[in-house]
Amino acid sequence: MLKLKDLPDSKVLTKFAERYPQANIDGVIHFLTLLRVGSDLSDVLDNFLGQYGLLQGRWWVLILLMREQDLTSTPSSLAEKAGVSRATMTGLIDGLDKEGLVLRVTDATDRRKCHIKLTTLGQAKLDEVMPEYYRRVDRLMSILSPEEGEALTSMLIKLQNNRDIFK
Amino acid sequence: MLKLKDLPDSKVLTKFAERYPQANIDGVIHFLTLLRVGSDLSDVLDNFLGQYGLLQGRWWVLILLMREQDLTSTPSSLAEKAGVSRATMTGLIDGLDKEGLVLRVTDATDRRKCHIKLTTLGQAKLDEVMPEYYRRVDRLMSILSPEEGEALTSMLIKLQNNRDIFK
DNA sequence: GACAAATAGTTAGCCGGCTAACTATAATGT
DNA sequence: ACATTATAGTTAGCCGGCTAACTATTTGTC
Repeated sequence: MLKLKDLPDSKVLTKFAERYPQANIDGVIHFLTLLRVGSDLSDVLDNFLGQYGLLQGRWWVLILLMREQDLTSTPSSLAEKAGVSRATMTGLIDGLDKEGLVLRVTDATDRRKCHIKLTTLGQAKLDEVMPEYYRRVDRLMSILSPEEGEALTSMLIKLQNNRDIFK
Repeated sequence: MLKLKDLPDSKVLTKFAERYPQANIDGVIHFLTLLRVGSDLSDVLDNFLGQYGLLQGRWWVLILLMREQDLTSTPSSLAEKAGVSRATMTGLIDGLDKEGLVLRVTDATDRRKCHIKLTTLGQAKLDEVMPEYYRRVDRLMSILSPEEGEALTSMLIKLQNNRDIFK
């Protein structure tokens, strides 16, 4: 992905504007900035999680399991909620299972299914990561006022809901 | 990455808030929304570029080359500007070279270096993609007023500049 | 002027996504 | 009740990032 500092300057923009006069320069800058910042923050998060032997995918599975009443879910439900393919989820669960953070139990009545359960070790891992995660997110986001934060999310949701227009 | 609709609801938040009382819930929601929307829009862009046989990496190289006065740059400069490793840039250039969209020329005076030049075919590819790209970005971003767009980018830049705090 | 250090690019191999194809099991419809 | 279809999970193999190690060349220093 592009780097922020390499967003087009005015000289370059003029060149592009001559060749592609239809361009809405401001829109492009806002768009690219969003992609860039999102990608960079995602990297920062991965970097943080990496210190605990996790990456976003695995970490998210643990969180989704902790959200469940009985700390249990199924691979396909987890995949759907985490926004990854079922194949990817198989791999994530494999890794978590091997490290003892989750447990695989085959369903008694429907032998196609299995249940994934957060182990005490998995819960302990979350307890290790989450407080520091919340602390850092708080530090990061505190650069914005509460009103700004609300406005940011509201605009992002608008774009999210509008993204089919791009297709 | 998580799906927007699976951002924690209030019941889940309460559970997490009890276990991790230090959490700033609003900040977390704004943070996760940003990651989610950025990732989704990036997917949408890749999908669009894919229709032209490009992906973000390759497409960005072509644009960076077009920005240059003589349509020429070096792999390491391109890597730096595109925000990928030099190794990755080698692969991107390989692909573009094979398709005739760029040209590799070794430097006459410093035989370590080489120069990458946008070919007329490469320029033609950009001419094919860019107008439609601009049109779609315009459609997407027009959901925000100009003032909102400015505000969005300004907040994103704040976060970007503040991200070291996460480390 | 020779050797150490720096620089440019590439190669090799890892990793986490993906799709498509496969196995096993359950549900459905005639 | 049996064939078809649907569902759950896994496997195989691709792809584009990455880091680390390597080659070749140039620069700098004693």
